Amino acid sequence: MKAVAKEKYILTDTKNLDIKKTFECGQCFRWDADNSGIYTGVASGRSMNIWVEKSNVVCDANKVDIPFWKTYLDLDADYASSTSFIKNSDEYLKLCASYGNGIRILRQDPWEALCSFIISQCNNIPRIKKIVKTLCENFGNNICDDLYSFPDSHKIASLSEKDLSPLRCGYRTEYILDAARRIDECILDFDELQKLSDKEAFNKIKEIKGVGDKVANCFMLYGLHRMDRFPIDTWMKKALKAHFPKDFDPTVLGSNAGLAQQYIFYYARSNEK
DNA sequence: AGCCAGGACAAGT
DNA sequence: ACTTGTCATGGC
Repeated sequence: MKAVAKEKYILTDTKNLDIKKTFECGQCFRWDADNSGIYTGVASGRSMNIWVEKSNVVCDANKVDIPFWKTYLDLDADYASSTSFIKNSDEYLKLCASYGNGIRILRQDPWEALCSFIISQCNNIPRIKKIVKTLCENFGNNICDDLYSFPDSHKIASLSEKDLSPLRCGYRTEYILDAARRIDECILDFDELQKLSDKEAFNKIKEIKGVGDKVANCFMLYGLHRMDRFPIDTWMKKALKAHFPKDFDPTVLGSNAGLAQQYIFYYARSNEK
């Protein structure tokens, strides 16, 4: 049972926004729907319910937070032209892009994205969500009802492996702590990363213990909104092997690579079990 | 029950 | 430069 909105706001510029696909395509781990399709989520210490009503996307966020959520949902970006570019580049991509139309690459909090994708390695999505939820409930701040913020890096950096044992996230624990410590000690700084070239940023990020190519790319795409990144996981490997030439180079997709990757991942996971 | 999950890493070819 | 074993845990 969710506390339903006292006040609701109709979001504008949502022509290419499908909230179900956006929240369930695998890019984020903190949005859940109730049985009527109302999604509840938390980002950067704020929460809202969001749903579809008469072809409008409606939410009950605090009024002052509406600009934040519009940015979070990436509503200012032109997805029509990106999607059209992707569809025109390859037959299989056309299929994936049609299927995934409405997905937006969220502008997530960098630390949350980094930490979440460290947890994601060699793990399944239901368990990733469970671990992230436990992390927030144990170490985040209560926002309202049973909703908690994602604990900041300073908070995590103050903890020990033993403190994190309730997460049951195994060998990933020390990776989370190393990432938190690097942020907290300013060895790694998100603003500085954004000033670096792709290659420089990529290598800097991989200095974190337990962060390899895949997690680094996920963090760059979902946490830093570097839209040309193209993370390759087990699903992407299968899809690439089955539908692309061996020497396929995602850089031909330019700044559309990240979105294309998300379309492929979502299609493959939904249809190519 | 057993395989596998949005991997990383060291060690061995 | 590729292949393999190992890591911790639980979803299906």
